[in-house]
Amino acid sequence: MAAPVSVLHERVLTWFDAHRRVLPWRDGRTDAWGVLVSEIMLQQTPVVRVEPVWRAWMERWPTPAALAAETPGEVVRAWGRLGYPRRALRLREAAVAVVREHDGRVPDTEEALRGLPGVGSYTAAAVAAFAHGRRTVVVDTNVRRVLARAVQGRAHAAPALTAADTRLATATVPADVATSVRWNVAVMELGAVVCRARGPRCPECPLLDVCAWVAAGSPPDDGPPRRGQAWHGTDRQVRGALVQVLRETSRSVPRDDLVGRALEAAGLDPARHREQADRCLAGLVEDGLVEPVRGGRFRLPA
DNA sequence: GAGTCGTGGTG
DNA sequence: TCACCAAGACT
Repeated sequence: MAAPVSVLHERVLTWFDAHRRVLPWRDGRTDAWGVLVSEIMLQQTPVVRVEPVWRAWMERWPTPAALAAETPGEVVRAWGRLGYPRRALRLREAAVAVVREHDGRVPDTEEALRGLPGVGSYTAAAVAAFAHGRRTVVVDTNVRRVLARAVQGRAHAAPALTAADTRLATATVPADVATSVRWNVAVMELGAVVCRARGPRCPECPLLDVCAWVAAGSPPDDGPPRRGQAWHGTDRQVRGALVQVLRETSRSVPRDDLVGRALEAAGLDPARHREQADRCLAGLVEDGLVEPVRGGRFRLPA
């Protein structure tokens, strides 16, 4: 790599001390439960949308035991429009597991954390580091992008996490425990605020003069075209619309009303998408996001 | 490993 | 405008 790792550390850590955002789950008073909740909510969802929901969530369910005692439906409703509502179900299941298997306390090892529903390699490393001060290798999309640019000289990281990404990230984590924790949060922050996917703010970057991508003239992406996520008319749109209808009422809804209102909200032709909507509804029931009740009606699960 | 799973902001 | 993207996990 172009610059010694120690230079990366010094530059990024100094930058972080001066430019870190103030976030409620990082205020030093938030316990491991609050950190876990934030990490689950932040999976594929921007900070600005998570913040208000996290605050309300922590006020309502300040402990794993509190959430574990709640119904799935209420949890999905409180999840609001953060997206991927199965995360809400898994967070509740994780709370149940914490109560039953960990004496109500969020585990402090990556292995135990990984055993919780909805907690993968990233979230386990993040919670172990940020909530428990452990030395872990945190590899999220921000870390991968910063390293791809600064070290590898590429415009973008690979579409998905690769073994090479993990190897590179591992090699850059400081040996000292306390420093490793700061590095992990700092490099993520740099990726989120400065080394952004679109419109990177290179003039503000502490790595500007050591960045391999900048040194190469900031070449555009050389890889295959990045395929966007289709949306209009997809199952995801229909599923989202179905759940949203149920989120807005505390009562059960007849199938025809539910499907009709969802397709209308989605701007989809009822005749053309009826079959798809029925299939999506069955999938939602399968996933535990929707509960059928007598009389061909549906509601969020009690 | 490739697909699937929400939602809304934005360059 | 509209394709792209956001602190991924799971199958």
